[in-house]
Amino acid sequence: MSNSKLYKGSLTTIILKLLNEEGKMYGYEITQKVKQLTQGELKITEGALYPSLHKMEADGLLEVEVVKVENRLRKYYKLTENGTKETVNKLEELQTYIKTMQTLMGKLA
Amino acid sequence: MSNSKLYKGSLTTIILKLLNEEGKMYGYEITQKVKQLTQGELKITEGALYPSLHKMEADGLLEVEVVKVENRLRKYYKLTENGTKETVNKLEELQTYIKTMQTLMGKLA
DNA sequence: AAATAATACCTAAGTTTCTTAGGTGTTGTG
DNA sequence: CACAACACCTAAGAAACTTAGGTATTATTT
Repeated sequence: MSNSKLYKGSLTTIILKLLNEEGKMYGYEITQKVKQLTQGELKITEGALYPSLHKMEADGLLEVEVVKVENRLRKYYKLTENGTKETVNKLEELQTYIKTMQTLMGKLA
Repeated sequence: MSNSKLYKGSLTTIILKLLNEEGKMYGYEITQKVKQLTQGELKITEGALYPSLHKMEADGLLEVEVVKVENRLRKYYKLTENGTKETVNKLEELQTYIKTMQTLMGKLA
């Protein structure tokens, strides 16, 4: 228990932002990177991650390159052109949401 | 369209915070208050609100008082003791979430 | 040497929490 | 008199998670 729940809707934003910065990443790497960056505060479960990646690929936001490293498969994802555009949108959306919530919480403080 | 989507999970927090500040409110009043406080940025739909209120009541966070005003029903909700405790938890959870997301977004800026 | 953890992928069932799209009835406004 | 505003409601569907598995390889621990 205890790992603070993902606010539904934010996983896509996290993936987009990470790929935007890192260029390309594979699934497992994303889970580790998020854990590391947030000091364990946020844990992306694989059950959430993989279906998300597949959907984002189907939506044309990501493209895949399969690579074999030490007899292990890795599916590297990177942003498509549309994916890059969507990254901007999602980041704006998140900032707006945070500002709105802080307004709501603050105005009543 | 256009009203920025509620990040799933935050409606309960909003309701708790409002009731914590205002003492008691009825459903319709909550939708109007949120619209006003956020300058129309956030619109709580009744389809989301009423089921939430009912669930929170069933969970023992809220209690109801039905009042007839000008031949119209109003169901005033207020926090129970557990509701007040849960308000603290939810607010902390939100602050943590915001901080975590800003860390994630910022560290990669 | 065997068991376990870590790496790396995956899916299916269930839950929660919204959105969408209605419905009822009263009161105020153009 | 129609329509908006007030005030409540529900049901069906979608979205996005959690939980709980599964496969297979490699590294570590006992």
